Amino acid sequence: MAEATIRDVASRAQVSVASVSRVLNGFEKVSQETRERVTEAVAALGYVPHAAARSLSMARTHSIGVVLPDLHGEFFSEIVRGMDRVASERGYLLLLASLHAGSPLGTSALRALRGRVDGALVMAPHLSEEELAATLPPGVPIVLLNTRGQQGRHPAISLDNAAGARAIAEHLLALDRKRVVHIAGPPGNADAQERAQAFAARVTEGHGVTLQTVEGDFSERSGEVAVTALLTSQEPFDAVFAANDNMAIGALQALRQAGRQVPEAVAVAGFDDIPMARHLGLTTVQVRIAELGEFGLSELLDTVEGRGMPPASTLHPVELVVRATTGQA
Amino acid sequence: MAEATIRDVASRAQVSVASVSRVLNGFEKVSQETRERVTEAVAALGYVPHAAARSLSMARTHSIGVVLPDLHGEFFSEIVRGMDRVASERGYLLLLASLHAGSPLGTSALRALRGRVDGALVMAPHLSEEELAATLPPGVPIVLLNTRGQQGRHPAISLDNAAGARAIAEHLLALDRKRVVHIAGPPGNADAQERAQAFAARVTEGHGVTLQTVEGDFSERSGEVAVTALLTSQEPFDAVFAANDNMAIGALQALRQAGRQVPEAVAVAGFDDIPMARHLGLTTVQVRIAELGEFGLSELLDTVEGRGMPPASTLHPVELVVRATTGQA
DNA sequence: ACGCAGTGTGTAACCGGTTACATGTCTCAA
DNA sequence: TTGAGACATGTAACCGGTTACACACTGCGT
Repeated sequence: MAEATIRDVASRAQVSVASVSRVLNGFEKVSQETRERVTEAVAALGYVPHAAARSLSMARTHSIGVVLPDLHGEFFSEIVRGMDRVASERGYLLLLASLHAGSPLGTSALRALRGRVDGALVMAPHLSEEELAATLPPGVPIVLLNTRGQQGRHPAISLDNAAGARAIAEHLLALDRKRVVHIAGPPGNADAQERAQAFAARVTEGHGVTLQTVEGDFSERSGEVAVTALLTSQEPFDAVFAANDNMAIGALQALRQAGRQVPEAVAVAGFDDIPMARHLGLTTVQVRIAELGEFGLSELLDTVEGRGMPPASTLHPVELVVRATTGQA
Repeated sequence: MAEATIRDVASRAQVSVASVSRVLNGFEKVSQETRERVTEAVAALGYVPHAAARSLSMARTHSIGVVLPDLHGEFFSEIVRGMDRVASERGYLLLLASLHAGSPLGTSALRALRGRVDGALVMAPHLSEEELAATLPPGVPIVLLNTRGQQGRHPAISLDNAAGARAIAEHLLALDRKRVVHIAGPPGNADAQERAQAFAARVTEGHGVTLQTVEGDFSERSGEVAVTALLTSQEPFDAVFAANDNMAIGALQALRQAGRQVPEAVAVAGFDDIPMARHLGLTTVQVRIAELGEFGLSELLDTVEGRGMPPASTLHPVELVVRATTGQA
């Protein structure tokens, strides 16, 4: 037996489909009698409305597309948790569309969002503006998260990477560190670029301070490798700022293995404040990731529901958190 | 200007909608000329097929519902990562439906999956069989993950909790621990129950071994609280097995604060092998969570695509990982 | 000449809802 | 008695695709 449709319900309740629809959607003008008959039939048949059909005729899906790069770990789960909170509060479901690096399939998958979602939250810090424009489905409201904006084509919400990196720079300068190393993130990544640039700008304002920047890829392993290379190069340094916590943790391991004291010989700082940072006493920049997700989705839903356009661009604040790896042991 | 429809494309290309549809779906019997005209029109209009309309007429959505409890952290991101891998490989999108504890909305949200997904992966270790039956949408293929099965109504894939707990028990017995504590998970949770039960069964086979079980809720905090209470109660113990790593980490903190040596005075073990466990040297049971997600989704897609029913029930293997908190310091 | 098979295309029904509009009934005032 | 107005209900068009079926055209064998 196939699934019951609204017409099955109508014929069992001896009313028209219009009446069934009205009862189901809580429309006022329905007699008590009709309401009861319909309710009974719905229960008896175990009827559940068909979402695709409803979407088609109402042009609303009550789903929001979430487009994310190949994320792992805390960052992913936190941002989704924030979005999920808002989504379930406001009656939406989240449709996940991961953007696997270099997958041509990913692009077409995105366009397939048309007719499936009422809007999309897009986080793609590794895409250029042109790639982005070519990838996004047309006619779907978009909010960009942490992604290069398209000069006002879509509202964008970004982390205040510059402020965070500057705060770390100032902190290290205040500690009187002179030979500073920055382990940067992948070159194509917008967050990584902003952090590196702001950090360099501020740190080189210090008197007699040298800065050396090496490249990583945001993985713990790459942080470890980078520091090991520096150690063997004999190049002296007394502070390391990694573009994210993962790499900072890798750096800590390399230093520990080499017997360098942290923070006495080398101060270490990261970015993100993942839970592990707290356990390891890592100085870092706290990013309220879940809040970023919440805020992004709220803004998007506001525009989807027509409650006015959000401002073109917002910076999400971050906060310096000083812990043992730069403070007292 | 509204979005282009297939009829707009048809009229611009001077062909019928049927031909457009055939071209778009790579149907063979189309003349070269028609194909070109349609391709041109599609490009010119920026046409993208409307997913809801397609779903409705084809009765396929190419989406899979993922129903998860209020998860945070690694467990969530890992399981989703595994599913996502399979999903994008096989051309599906994931629709996330979190089951917030005690939210009546959650239930109705689940039924709303009808017409939106081709099947659902359901993980709800806190629901009873009856609750589950009342919550699931009818007529949608389901695979249960780590959830009390409904005696064969749906295929189920579960962690081999019993094997993991037994392995920990044997390990502790081999270390000659005599006064063992188990910090259990929430009482309504199926995983927690299985772990507690199997652990108790095996550990009490040891000669002259006592077991004390206290209750936690899977949070780090609750592990800390439990151990602190035990310490102040003066009750002696030389081993702690927490039902998950989070609680084990809390336990470690409480022990460290009290100055108890780990593993000399008290051996500590957890369950899950979250990344932090490796960093802290926590002995635990490794669960390949991403694999669980991959496997679950593969099985589900097989049944959705009619490649035969998976076995009614599968146990996902786990593995003991011995580290510093029970081994040599 | 005819029938027949094969090929490409178009027409229209259908998927399962929503909803504008028409219809029917009832009440009450003129 | 009649007509207006309020109200509940039903009919059918519509959302945007897919596809069964009908049709027209071609080239072939007899």
